[in-house]
Amino acid sequence: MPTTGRRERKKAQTRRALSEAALRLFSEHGYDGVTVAQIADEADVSIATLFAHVPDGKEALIFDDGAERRVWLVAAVRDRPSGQSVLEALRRCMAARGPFTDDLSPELRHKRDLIVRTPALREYSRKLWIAGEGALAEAIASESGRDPSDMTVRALARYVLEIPELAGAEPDPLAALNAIFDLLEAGWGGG
Amino acid sequence: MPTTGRRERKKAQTRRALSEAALRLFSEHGYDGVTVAQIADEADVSIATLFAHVPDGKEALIFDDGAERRVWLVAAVRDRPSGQSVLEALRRCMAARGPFTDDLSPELRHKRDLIVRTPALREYSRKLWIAGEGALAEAIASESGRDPSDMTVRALARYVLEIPELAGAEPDPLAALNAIFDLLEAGWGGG
DNA sequence: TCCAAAACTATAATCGCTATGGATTCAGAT
DNA sequence: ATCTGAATCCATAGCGATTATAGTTTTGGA
Repeated sequence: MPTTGRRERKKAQTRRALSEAALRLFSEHGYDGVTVAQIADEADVSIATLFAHVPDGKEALIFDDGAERRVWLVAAVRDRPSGQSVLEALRRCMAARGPFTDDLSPELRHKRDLIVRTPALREYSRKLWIAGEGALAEAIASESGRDPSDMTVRALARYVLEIPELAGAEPDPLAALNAIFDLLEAGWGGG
Repeated sequence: MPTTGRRERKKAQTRRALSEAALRLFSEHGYDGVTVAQIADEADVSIATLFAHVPDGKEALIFDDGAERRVWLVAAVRDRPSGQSVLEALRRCMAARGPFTDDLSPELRHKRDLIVRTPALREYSRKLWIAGEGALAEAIASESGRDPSDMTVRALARYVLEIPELAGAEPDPLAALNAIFDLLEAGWGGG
């Protein structure tokens, strides 16, 4: 039974305290206006403990490990309705999640804005998405009868995973997302 | 007369001494095995001077400011032979330069390998490419009668500029580059 | 020749992050 | 209930990149 010890509960609790302290302080003073020492203080742990919980460093404090995103994407591709194209499945999946839907709690909206307007956080968010490139490429390859090392497949996966960073800062992110998927589907053309 | 003082000559000389010292030491001990203090010593300047010459930090030491790249790309798009498509012009431009051509001096080849195998340097190289996104988007928009803020144009510019990082590490970079340009031109399709 | 800008310097400080070594707490076996 | 090993936590010290400060030297031009 993996998830039922007091130990794991406390661990998750500390991790959440760190996340919340970081988000609160970042929102109040800006990302660069907060030191990891302040965050550790606010969460009432030592700096060493902070880094034990968040080995990827300061930027990772307000993110999870990105495993969920990877699972969604691969599942969206593999379990899509029959007859639906891979790109269509990915388009719907991304449109529903991430920075593209508008029915978010005010806190999440606020967090998204913080990420979009803070370069270090934007870059780390991109890194998390791109960490799923291999998995997504495998899923796409498997569904389209190509080799996962096929550069076309890898490039498509990469380009899809870059969409959040590319479209996230637009005035109408959803319209931007659709424009980019249209481009990936039909290409730029010979003009 | 912009470029003819002893001052500017000495400045360029110091900058090159830093570049060469950094490249030599990185090659010998690896990027993480070298401190900026060692590089400053090797170039016989103080640490403060090093950062005065290279405000972007350690990774920027072995790169120029990327202005050249931007000029090539924009020129390639704007001055292309009549009848040639924008993407074809970009394909040829990138294939001829950067990590894609094979007639390089051994030093440049060695430098390229160092960059490809060092994450921090790879990321900074990408950053330099992407810094040209705005300029490239404007050129593409101008040549295709679209608006420079059109998301399709911006996405295309971004995707083209990501090709070096995406294809640079492949066994056959040139083939990879062509595969990606084919994808951008024709799209993935509805399959 | 003289002056202001530019380049350089040493020094000290900040900040993110890691290493060490020891104390505490927990899970599971006896 | 107790023992034991692992996990967690902590204080401390330290490293490396980067910035700030303040003073010195060099250079270009009036």
